[in-house]
Amino acid sequence: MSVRKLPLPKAENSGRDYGGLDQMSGFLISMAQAYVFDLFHHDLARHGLTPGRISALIVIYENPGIRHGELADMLLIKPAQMSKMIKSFEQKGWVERRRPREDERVVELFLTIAGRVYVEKNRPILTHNDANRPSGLTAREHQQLVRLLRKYLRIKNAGSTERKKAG
Amino acid sequence: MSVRKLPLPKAENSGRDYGGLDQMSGFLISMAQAYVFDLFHHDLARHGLTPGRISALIVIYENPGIRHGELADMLLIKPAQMSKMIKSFEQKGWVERRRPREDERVVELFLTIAGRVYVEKNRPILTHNDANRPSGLTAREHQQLVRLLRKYLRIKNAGSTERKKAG
DNA sequence: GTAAAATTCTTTCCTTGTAAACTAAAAACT
DNA sequence: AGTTTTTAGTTTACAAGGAAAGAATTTTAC
Repeated sequence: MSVRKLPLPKAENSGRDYGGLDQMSGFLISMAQAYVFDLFHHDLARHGLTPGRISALIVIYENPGIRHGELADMLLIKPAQMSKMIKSFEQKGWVERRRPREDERVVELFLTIAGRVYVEKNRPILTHNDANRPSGLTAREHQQLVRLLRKYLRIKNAGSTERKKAG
Repeated sequence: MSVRKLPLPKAENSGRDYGGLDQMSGFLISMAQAYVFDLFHHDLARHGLTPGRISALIVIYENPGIRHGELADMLLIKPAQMSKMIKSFEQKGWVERRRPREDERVVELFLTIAGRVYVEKNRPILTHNDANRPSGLTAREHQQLVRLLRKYLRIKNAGSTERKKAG
């Protein structure tokens, strides 16, 4: 039951002037992120779920054995923050670290059974929140936005998996 | 001299799989924000300049007398954070608070001379950073992205000011 | 006119996130 | 081989941001 009392982004407000900020992609991206984050939290904070954490778990789920640094790079999270996050995942019993013998600097990450169960339970919540987030866009424009952001970030079509929504 | 050692977003990395995250607008927006923020900081942190702070100052510049809460709403910043930011602006001597007599709960914000000078000096840096940020998009696609984000956020065309870049 | 409710901003406490220094291991150099 | 350099991750110390409670003022309800 997604209680949703948060208003839509009320950016335009009251005849106030953004003074050109509203033509800068960086500013708009920040605003969009703040909006997405607020809404996610408003709906899902009580699950103890945050976008960053569930995203990291999903990527480990999909890429067992991924290295600490690879994961940080993929999610644009700093190594320091990644360390803390992984530590908390270990304490929750969701993630296991392994130091491969051939290079003991490296940390490889794996989900435990409990971790996989957690992801399978919560991934749909993330998907649902994303798919049902109100915005000023039509479905078609939303698809276009996704395409542009992927290109902006140079995310390749992964060659591999066409993944269906877990709704 | 924009030293720029930060790599482009290296999202695709190494045959790893985002597991569907890379089709979610919320995830992509977060990633884009992290990228923009990193780059801004990499180029401009030494100026003591952050996107949030200069944005707030620009909006006060353009809207003298704007209320504390209005500003927070426009920038999707929480009032608590706004209070702290304004306090630091006051200490820098850039912003003045006024409590109008007709409603003494309200705080109206004005830039001092020093504040206006600071904005005039630094706004071009922000503009330049935004305009020259590398991305995977063509100029045309970039414009399209801006248009979609504005619509996403329901930012109206302000009716009023067509503003030229301060480059 | 007084009490309750709402509004606006601030303060306090806590979580998240960053940078810089640090540890450990592997690679490169001589 | 032994020393330096690089790489990978962690720790620490700090800054940014949010939620919740608090303070001051205005509005609403009786």
